Amino acid sequence: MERITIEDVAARAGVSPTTVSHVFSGHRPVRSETKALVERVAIELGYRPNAVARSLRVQRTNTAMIILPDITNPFYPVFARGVQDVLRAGEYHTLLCNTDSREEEERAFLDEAISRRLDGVVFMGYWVSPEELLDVATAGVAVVNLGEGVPGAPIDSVRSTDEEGARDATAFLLGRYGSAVALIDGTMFAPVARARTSGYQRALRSAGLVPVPEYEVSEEFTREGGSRGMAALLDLADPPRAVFCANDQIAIGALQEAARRGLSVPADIAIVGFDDIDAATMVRPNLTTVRNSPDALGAHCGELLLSRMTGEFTGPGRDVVIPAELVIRESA
Amino acid sequence: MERITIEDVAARAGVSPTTVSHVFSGHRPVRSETKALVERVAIELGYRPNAVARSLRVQRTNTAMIILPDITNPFYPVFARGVQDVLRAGEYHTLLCNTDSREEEERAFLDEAISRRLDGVVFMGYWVSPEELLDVATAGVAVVNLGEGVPGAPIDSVRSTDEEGARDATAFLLGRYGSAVALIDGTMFAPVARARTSGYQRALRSAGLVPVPEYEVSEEFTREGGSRGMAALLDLADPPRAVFCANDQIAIGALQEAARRGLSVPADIAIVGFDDIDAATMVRPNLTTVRNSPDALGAHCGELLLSRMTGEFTGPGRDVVIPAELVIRESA
DNA sequence: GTGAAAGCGCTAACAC
DNA sequence: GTGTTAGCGCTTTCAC
Repeated sequence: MERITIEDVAARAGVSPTTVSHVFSGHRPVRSETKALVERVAIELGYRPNAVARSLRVQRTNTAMIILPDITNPFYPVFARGVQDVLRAGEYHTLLCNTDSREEEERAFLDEAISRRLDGVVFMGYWVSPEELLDVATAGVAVVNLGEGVPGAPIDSVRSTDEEGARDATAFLLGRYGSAVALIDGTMFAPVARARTSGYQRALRSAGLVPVPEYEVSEEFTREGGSRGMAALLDLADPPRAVFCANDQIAIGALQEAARRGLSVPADIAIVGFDDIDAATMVRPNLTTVRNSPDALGAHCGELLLSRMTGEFTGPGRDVVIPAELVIRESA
Repeated sequence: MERITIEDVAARAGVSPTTVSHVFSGHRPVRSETKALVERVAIELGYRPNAVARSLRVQRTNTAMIILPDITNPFYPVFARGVQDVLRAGEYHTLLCNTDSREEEERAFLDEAISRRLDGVVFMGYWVSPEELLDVATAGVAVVNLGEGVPGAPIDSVRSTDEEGARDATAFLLGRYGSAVALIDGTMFAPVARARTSGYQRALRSAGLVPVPEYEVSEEFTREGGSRGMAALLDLADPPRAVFCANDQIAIGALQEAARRGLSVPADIAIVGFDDIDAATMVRPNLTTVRNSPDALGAHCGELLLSRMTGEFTGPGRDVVIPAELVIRESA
């Protein structure tokens, strides 16, 4: 594994390193014969430009990082592809990082983004505070947060109408199945979980009801979390007639737990999810859920990030909100 | 956005850059008061080590790349997490890259890995030839291929018993539903598709049958591909009694197409998938499929890559094969 | 149209 | 236990 540098190519082609550099960058005209010669020599020698050296020199990496809580939740891969598509069009490379919802990992990746001098990061996390994100931005990394805005910081945000979506779903359940509507939420460390809880409670209050603690269980945003949550609810002396789940993974787990107990959905217990992942239409009964658009969210994150990374935009944080709407299917 | 370097810290702490460097790396002892002072100053100044400069100097990036065909196929995120887990334990960072099964993207990412001087890459592709992978290895990037081995190259490989799994699934279908067993495969550019086709044909031949072209359709490895494939098969003058699908996404699409036509599975048409993704037990009927272990495959890829990146192993390619076995559920 | 030379921020001989 | 110094491979100003 020889290491061929621009100097080797220059020497062999009988030109200066400067010229070789310009042949590759196109930053200034080079006589066409010289250019052809350099290109031939480069191939002959197996020259591969060193992006590390280049990044050090130009102080840019042309790379962005996407930090996500759970790559195995089908919502996120679609989201990631959305941002990746727009970033690629802007000649940026994208690194996808998975925190598994762990606090240390969230910090580690953010740190990584800073020390690698990445140009930007799209972040979704449960633990890191807005101030910490501000540190990242201050270090010169463009940042867009998938979630709440960061007041007073040059950080863009993109989110769905989580609270409203949760409220609508709950109101729908209340209207159709009466007042015994419970909630299975994800970890309450997640801002998105708090938003959905708040929407749920708001719907209850609007209907003149008082949220009862036993009807609000908090689990992981996974199928297993959903099963556990449903089990807890069903074991109550007075189990609910319907349950709103903070995401589809949870809802599917809940569905399975109901089936395991021989309960029919929605006849015995109604279930609504959130996200509308592919699997929502694969399970039986099909999931009534709140449509969240991972691709649209991703595309917006990409646009906002791109405009900051290129320097085209340098103002205060912009906030994009995408409507999430109830999709009624079979499970409620 | 000031740019604080190791020199700034050194100057302010009244020591040499060398000492600052060693405070952070621990590569040589530093008097404890000096150390404390340097650390304090670093924080005061907001110093962030520049990993780009470091990488250029030490000729290592401590980073590996995973290149995958379709991040929205649930099989791959699980696989990726498997490799990531072992790499993280080895202090390596992992970039996840999605080619969307596109030829240019496969090449672009591989190229990227070389020019960024990444330490290693775990690759799964449809288009890139073994020789091209060899180029990557020659450029000094450790590589492990998720799929076939690369004869004579210092490239490790990890794969499932795709051919045997396909053969077993087909044989099972043949035994239970008679000779009219069809195949819906993914793009034939994918080596894995060819292996599964060959297993399917081998089972047919073992049963004294001759594969008929009309019963072999090739689509994408997606739900849509599965629906289209199933539609084509069902539109045949003489439709099959059972179909083996090259992955679960295809099988689920096929299942849905059958449902759309009012056909009952497996009573009217039996379906078997491959992979055993989560969704296999979410659909109705539950999918009979061939279990492929994304986490085990991932872990092995991680181990092999790690041993090469650290230099602990430098021999010829090692090939790991993981058994894939039939799981009988309801769809066949 | 082309080249010389400085320097991006860091590490690691080598010296003391 | 600490410092001097020479690069890692590239881009870009300045000069011709």
